Amino acid sequence: MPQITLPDGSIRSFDHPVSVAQVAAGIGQGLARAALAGRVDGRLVDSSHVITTDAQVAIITARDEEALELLRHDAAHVMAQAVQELYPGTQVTIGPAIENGFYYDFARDEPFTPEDLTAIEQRMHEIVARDLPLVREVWDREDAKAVFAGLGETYKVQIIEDIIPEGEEVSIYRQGDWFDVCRGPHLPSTGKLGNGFKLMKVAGAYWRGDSRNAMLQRIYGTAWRDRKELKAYLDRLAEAEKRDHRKLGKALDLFHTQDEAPGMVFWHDKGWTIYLILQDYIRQRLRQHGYLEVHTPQIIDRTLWERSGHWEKFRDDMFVTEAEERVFAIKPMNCPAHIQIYNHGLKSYRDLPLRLAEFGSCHRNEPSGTLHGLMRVRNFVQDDAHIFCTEDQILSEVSAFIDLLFGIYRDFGFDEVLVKFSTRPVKRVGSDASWDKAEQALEDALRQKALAYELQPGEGAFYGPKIEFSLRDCLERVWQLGTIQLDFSMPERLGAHYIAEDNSRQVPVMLHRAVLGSLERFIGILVEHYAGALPLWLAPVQVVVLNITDRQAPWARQVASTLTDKGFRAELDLRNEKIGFKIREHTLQRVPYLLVIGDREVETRTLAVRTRQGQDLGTLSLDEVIDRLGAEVAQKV
RNA sequence: GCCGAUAUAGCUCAGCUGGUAGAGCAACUGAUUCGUAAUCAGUAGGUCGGCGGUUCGAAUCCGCCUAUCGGCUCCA
Repeated sequence: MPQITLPDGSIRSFDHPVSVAQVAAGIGQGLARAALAGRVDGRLVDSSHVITTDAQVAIITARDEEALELLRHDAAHVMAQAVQELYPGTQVTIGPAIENGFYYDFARDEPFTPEDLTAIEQRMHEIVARDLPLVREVWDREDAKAVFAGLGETYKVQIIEDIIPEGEEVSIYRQGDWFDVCRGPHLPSTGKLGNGFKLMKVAGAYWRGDSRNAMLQRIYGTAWRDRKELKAYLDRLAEAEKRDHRKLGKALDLFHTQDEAPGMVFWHDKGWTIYLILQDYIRQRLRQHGYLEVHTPQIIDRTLWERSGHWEKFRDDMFVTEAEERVFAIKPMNCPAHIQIYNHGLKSYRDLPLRLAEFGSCHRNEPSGTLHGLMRVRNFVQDDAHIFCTEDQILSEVSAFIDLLFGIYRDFGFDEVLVKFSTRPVKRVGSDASWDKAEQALEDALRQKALAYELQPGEGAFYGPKIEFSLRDCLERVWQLGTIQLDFSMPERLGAHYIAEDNSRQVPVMLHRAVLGSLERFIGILVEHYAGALPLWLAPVQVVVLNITDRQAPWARQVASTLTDKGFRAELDLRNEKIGFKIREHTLQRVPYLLVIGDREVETRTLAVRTRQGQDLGTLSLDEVIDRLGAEVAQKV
C-alpha cells in the first residue's frame, strides 16, 4: 500500500492506491482545488494519475513553472480542437509547448488568414468555457491507427507508427468529443487554461522538419497564467521590437539595404565608424595574441575551389563570375587562400603554430528566405583566422582562443554566451583516431575553462568537430558569433605540410576560428544589446558641442576642434534652434555626451555637461571633460 | 529555396466597397538669438516596388516578377 513522501519530508500512508488529486485533497481543500498535476518520483503526471506504490509526490499548482508548460500544451490541444471544429477536413499533426507559448502544425489546403486566427481564438475561449475534462485513455496500438486512419488523420497514423516506440503504450487525451494522441500530461480540464492566451502568427513548417516533406501550416500562440501575465509578455515584446537593429540602423543612420543588392549592406558613415572601431580593436587583440594579418584575393579561379572541395560541396552558395574565358568564384571563405600563403616557403615544426588572420570580405549566396538584416547577409567580413599547428598543439591553441574570446566578449558587455560543442557527423573525413583526439582536445579545453556547454552529437562539420559561441538578439533568437573548428581535411587536400623534428613530412592541423563572427552580425547584436546606446568607445559620435545663441559660436568651435584633435569623435551643432530642440535630437541619436555652451560658460571657459540619460554633470573645464571621456573610453564602459 | 503577409513623400503612417493621392515629422525660405527632450509662419515634395491584364477609369481588382517581414529548411 502506497506510502507518499511529500516535498517537506512528511509521509502519508494510504491503504489503497490513490490519485494525485486524492493526495492533494488529503492535505487540504485549498490544495485540492489548486492541484493541476503531480510530480511522482520526478515524473510529471496528470492529477488523475493513480499511485500504487511508495513514491515521492509533489502537487503541481499554477505557481509552479511546470504548470505553465502544461498549460501551454493544453492551449495547443484546445487550439487544435477549435481549428477542427471550424475547418473540418483539416488534419492535425504535432503541437508542443515552447518557450513562452505553443504551436500546432496543421495540414490544410486553404491558407489560414489573420481573420481565421481571430475566429480560432474566439472558439478557443468557448472551449475553455465548456470546461471539458481532459481524460487520459490507453488504446491498443492497432486500434488507435485504425481509428485515426478512419478519420483521415494520416499524419497521426504516421506518428503512431514512427514516433511512438513499439511496446510503449499509446495514450489518448480526450476533451469532449475531441481527442488526440499525446504523451501528456495535461491539466484536469480545459477550463484551467483560463484566458491568458493569444494566437500570434501563422507560418509554414515542413512535416517533421524535413524540406523534402509537405509544408504544413503552423499557428503560433502564447499562453500565460492569466490576462495580466499575457499583457506583460506582449508589452515586453513591444519593447524588444524597439531594439531591433534594422529599425535602429535606420533611425541612427548606420546603414541601409536596397533591392538591387539583396543581403548586402550599404554602410553609412556612422555605421562604418563602428565597423572600423571593431576592426581596429580586434587587430590589436590579435597582434597581442601572436596572429599575423594577411590579405588575399576576393576572386579566385574555380580550379582552386575544385581542389579545396568547395566547388563540389558549395557550388550553389558561391557567386561566380567569368572573364577571359575563365570561371572565377568570389570567395565564400578565406581558408583556401590562407593555405596558399602557408604553402609559400617550406614550413618547419618550429614555425608552428602559425596564425594567419584576415578581415576578408566573403560572399555567400544564402537562400533568399534566410536573409535577415545584418544578422544573415550575403556579403560579410569575419574576424577570421586560421591556425596551422600540430595535433599536440590543439589543446593549448583552443584554450588560448577561448580566453581571447571571453576577454573580447567581456569588453563588449556580453556575459550570457551560449556554448555548443558539435561532434563527428556520420559523413566525415579523417580517421577515427584523429577524431578521437580532436574531440578530446576540444572537450578538455571546455572542461579546463569550466564552461557549461550544450553537446550536439553528430552536428560537427564533415572535416572536424567544432565549438560555437552564440548570443541572443532582442527577440531571444540565437545567433552564432564565435567559433573554433578543427579541420583535418583541407590542409591535406591543398598540399600543406611541414617538416617535423624527425625530418618527416607532416600535414598540419588547421583551426578555423572567429571571435566576433561576421562584423555585420556582431554589430547587429551590439546595437540590440545596447538598444542603440553604444558605450562611449564604440559610439559613432561621442560628443556634440551645442551653443545656445550665436554669441557662443567661437568658444564652441574651439572646444569641438580641441576634442577632435584629442582623438574624440566630436560634432558641432551651431544651428539656430532652441537648446531644448538640439538636446532632444542628439539624445534621440544616443550621443553619450552633450556639451552645452551659454554666455556663462564662455565667460569661464567651461562647458555644461549633459549625458544621454538626461543627467546633468554640472560645469566642467575642457581639460576635465577630456580626462573624463578619455578614462571612459579606456575602460570601455 | 518553401509557406504566409507586406511594399504609398526622405522617415512614420492614413487612404471604406475602383472615380487620376493625404497627415505628422524631416527638407527648403523667412522671422526668432532663446539655458537642458520639439519656436512660429510659409514653400516645395510622390510615374502609390516593377511589368502586364481587367475596366470608360486602378494606389485600390487579377497575374507574374523583385524586395522586405514572420516562420520552416539551411547556415560548410
